[in-house]
Formats: sequence, C-alpha cells, structure tokens
Amino acid sequence: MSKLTLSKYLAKIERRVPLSLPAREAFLSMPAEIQDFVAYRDIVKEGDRPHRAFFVDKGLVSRYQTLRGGERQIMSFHIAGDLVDLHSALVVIADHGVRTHCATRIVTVAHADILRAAANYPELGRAFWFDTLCDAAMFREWTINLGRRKSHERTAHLILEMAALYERAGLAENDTFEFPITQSDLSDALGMTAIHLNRVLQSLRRDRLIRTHARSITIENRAALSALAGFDPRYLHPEGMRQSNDFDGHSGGQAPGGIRQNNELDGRFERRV
Amino acid sequence: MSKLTLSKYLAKIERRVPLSLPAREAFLSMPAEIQDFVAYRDIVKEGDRPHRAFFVDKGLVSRYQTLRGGERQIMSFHIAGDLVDLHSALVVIADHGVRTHCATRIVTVAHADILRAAANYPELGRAFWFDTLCDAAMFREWTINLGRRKSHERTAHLILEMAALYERAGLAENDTFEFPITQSDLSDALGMTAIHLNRVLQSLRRDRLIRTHARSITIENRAALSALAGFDPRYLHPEGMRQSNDFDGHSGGQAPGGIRQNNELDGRFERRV
DNA sequence: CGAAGTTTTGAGGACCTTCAAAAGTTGTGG
DNA sequence: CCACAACTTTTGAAGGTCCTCAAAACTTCG
Repeated sequence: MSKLTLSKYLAKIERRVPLSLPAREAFLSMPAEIQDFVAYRDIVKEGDRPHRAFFVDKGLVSRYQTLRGGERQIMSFHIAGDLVDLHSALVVIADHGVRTHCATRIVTVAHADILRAAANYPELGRAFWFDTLCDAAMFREWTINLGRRKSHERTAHLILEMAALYERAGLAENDTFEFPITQSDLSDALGMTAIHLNRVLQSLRRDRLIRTHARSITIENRAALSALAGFDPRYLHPEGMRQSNDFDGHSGGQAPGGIRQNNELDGRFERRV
Repeated sequence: MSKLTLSKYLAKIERRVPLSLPAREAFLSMPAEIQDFVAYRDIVKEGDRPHRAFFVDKGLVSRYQTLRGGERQIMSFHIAGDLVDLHSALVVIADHGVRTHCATRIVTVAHADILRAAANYPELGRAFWFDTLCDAAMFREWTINLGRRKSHERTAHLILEMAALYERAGLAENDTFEFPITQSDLSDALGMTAIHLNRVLQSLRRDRLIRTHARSITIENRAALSALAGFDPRYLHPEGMRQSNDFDGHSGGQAPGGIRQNNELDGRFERRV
C-alpha cells in the first residue's frame, strides 16, 4: 500500500532525474501515510516542529507567512503531485505555515525516512536537493513579481505560472484549469487587496485575456496575457536537472565558459564613495 | 593553496553541521580558484550556463533578475564567507545574474567537484542541501517583505537582515557595518524607486533609528527599528540543522506531533463555491 | 429560506512614482 | 592641487496606483 501511494511521486521525480533500481526501491519502501483535510486547515502551523514531509495527492495547498497585523503573504501553491515541505526536513522550526484551500489528500513521510534514503542513495539526495532548488527558483520568481511588476502584470504572471503547473501535471484542458481559490486568498499571494484584485480581474476579462467560471480559469488569449506578464517559463527548469556525467569531460579546475577569466581588480580597493 | 582558500568556508559550514574527518578532507581538496572583480561586474550573467560555484572571500555581491523594461530586482545579497550559486550546480541555465557592488574576491569551485563530493559524502550533500534551504528561507522572507510590508517597514527589515548577516560573519562593530551599496541599488532590492527610498532613509535618520556615514550603516535604536520592521530573526535558523540522530527514537511512520491526525474529509468534495 | 461568505461597486485618500533639477560627492586629468 | 566630469543624493511638485472604508449584489450551504 505504501508503494502504491508513493509511486506517483516517484514518477514525478523521475521525469527530472532517472533513478537506479535500488534507489527507486528505497524511495518506494519509505513508510507513507494518507491524510485527508477539508478546506482551510493548517497542515503545518507557523512555529511548528514538523516531523513529516508531504506529497499532495489531490487538492491545493499554499505556503504562507503571517505578519503581526494579521496580513498574510502566500509564497507558493502546490497542486497534486507536488512535494511540499522538504524544506522542513532539515530545519527544526517551520518559519511558515502550509494550509489547504479545498478538500485535499496528502501523503506524509517521516523526515527521518527521507534523510535516511538520501544518505543511503546519493542520487535520491540529489533529487531532493534539486526539488528544493526548483522551489527556490519559484520563490525568486515570486520575489520579482511582487517587487517589480504592477498589479495587472503580476496577476497575469501568476495565472500563467499556475497554468503551467497544472498543464505539466496533466490537469489542464483547453487552456482551462480548476483553481479552487477565493479572490481574497489570491490577493494574499499577489500582495494586494482583494478589492483591487477584483478590479484587475474584471479588466483582464473585459480585455478577453482570461475567462473565469466558478473556480476555474480559462486563458483566452495566451499571447496577449504572456506579453502583459512578461512571462518567461524558463525558471520552471524545462531542461531538467544536470547529470553528473555532464561534467566528466572537464572537471578539475578547468576554465569555465561563462566566467570572466581575467583578473579585473585594478589595484584600488573597497570603493567607498 | 587550495586547502587554504577553502578552509574559511568549511568553518562556516561546520558552524551549522559538524563533518567527519574524511568529508572535511574531501571538501578541502576540491580544486579552487581565486578571482577578483571590480565593482559592478557580472560574475554570472542571466542566461549563462555556469560551471562553477562561488564563495565570497571579501566584498559584496547580489543576485538579481531583470525585466523587459530594464527594471531590476535584487533577490539576495551575499557577503564575505557566503556560498553563492550552489543553485546553478544542478540547473543548467541561470535564471538570474550575480554581480559585484564593490571590489570583490571570490573563490570558485567546479560544479563537477561539488557534485562529486556530495555523492561520495552524503553528509556533504546534506550540508549543501541545507545551504540551499537557508537561501530559500531568505527568498521567502524577501517575498513577504515585498508583498506585505510598507516602504518604511521594508527598509527597516532589510537593514536588520543585513546587520544580522554582517554580525554573524563577525564584520560588524558597535551596531555598525560597511554596506558598500548605492541608494539606487538598494532600492532595486526593496522594490521601490531610489527617490522614495531616499525619503524613507531620511525619515529613519530623523527618527534616530539609524545613522549613515559614507557607505556604512549604524543601527542607532535597534529596539525601535525591530519594532517598526516586525523583525523576527528566526528565519535565519539559529537552531541550525537537524541531525539525523534527532530522529532515531521515532522513525517509521509514528504519529508526528505537529500534524492533525484525524481524518477531516467530510464526504463532500472539491468545494466549488 | 436564512445565514455566511464571496464578489462587486463607489468614493476618498495615502503611498509611492514620475519628471525635473539642484546640491553634494568622488574620481580623473591637467 | 585644482578643475571638471560623472555619479549619487537630495529637493520639489504633480499624478497614478493602490488602499481603506462602506455597502450592495450575488452565491453557496445548512
């Protein structure tokens, strides 16, 4: 039963990194548990000391942080098939919460088992590390989104990002995907008020860039929406993870291509203007 | 010579994770190269395919991303002693650039050597993974900073974050640290215009929260500044990394403390409001 | 059908940006 | 050592984006 529940995530990992048979076996034999949540439950509370990592089996969860005043900022969404909270595998206290936005089924694995598998099979360790790197890339994209894009661009960008996530998971059809979230929660992801988001969405609909029915979003004009958002799907790492044998030609301190080689320090020091 | 250059970073890693002797040896024997840069040079350009990771030996670098219109968003700063760009070790194309803000000396190590060391010594792999997790935590903090804090709070928060970084590295004295950056670049980190940042800084000085001379910052009233920022240093992970033997009592699917155990799914499905 | 939550509308105002230019600082070259 | 160029910081004014407060219309669920 454990093997059944985890094989789905193994497939997801192996889309990026092919694993050896024993590593695959070690992954599948980690003891897993299924848990179901209704909407708006915390899977991890801020300040918790979680002992288990999660895979989302179906549903939608978000990672969030709360400020003193109660303002919430959502920092990522995770849909069916995603690993969540590997971050807490090595860190003792959670600096953020994770909660559901609809009825959600998750599969949990003890951190101890994850770490043991990573220690025994370096290729698994590398796969987990890579997952963390992908998360970090998403956080960076979120950062630039909040820091340097206006509300229309920002909203368009998040919609395209979520669309890409759902499409990759095979959960989108005809540019339409189920995104069971309220405008209020979406505004917490976009760093603006629900009222302003509402007006932004209205204008996106009016311009025939998107349509919304119930809690699903349809991208009506992807070219225009992408242009508005300045969307670049590169950060989702479509090229996948680098293999160790990518290197075997030129390891050992040889000159890299992308790095300036010359010594550019010109005598002066620590410019203090 | 290689061993000399890397021992500084080993010490930094071991402040979080004690390593075994052979792992330490493996880390130190990675071939390293020293490179010097003047201010405002790209170490990694956006779109590069870097083949080496960096440690900052002295100076200041930032990770940034540029939008179509030329707007720049800085996503992190790295000071002497920091590992930079482990992120690119596994990812083929850099989705962001890294550049210097003053004369900066870096030590580079081939990704191939990093990955080999991680594969041979799982504890090293875990240390690198942990470093990535710390970076990700910083990105999340940056996210909430940009998304949900006003310009005064945001500025105060970044100053405190940088102060903590410099203090931890032993590079601060009397609440003062050298931060060789222009207001224009700082505004790129804070997601606002240099003009507005200038007025914010003036008001922070007027209120006797900070002082600035040349390119150094003094925290004049830490309590008030922290209160303004809502600063919580927890995300810097002062408790350090979890050890594998933290688990040895309760691995194998036992009930975790921080997770709701009961099945909360109540029959209904995928709430579509 | 009523209660609760969500979306939508309206008006006023705060925060932050944009544009323009002056004042101050740093580095270069005569 | 001074003068000039380049850059950075500071000041001022006007305007747009986005927020706050308030309430109505709509949807979903018990």
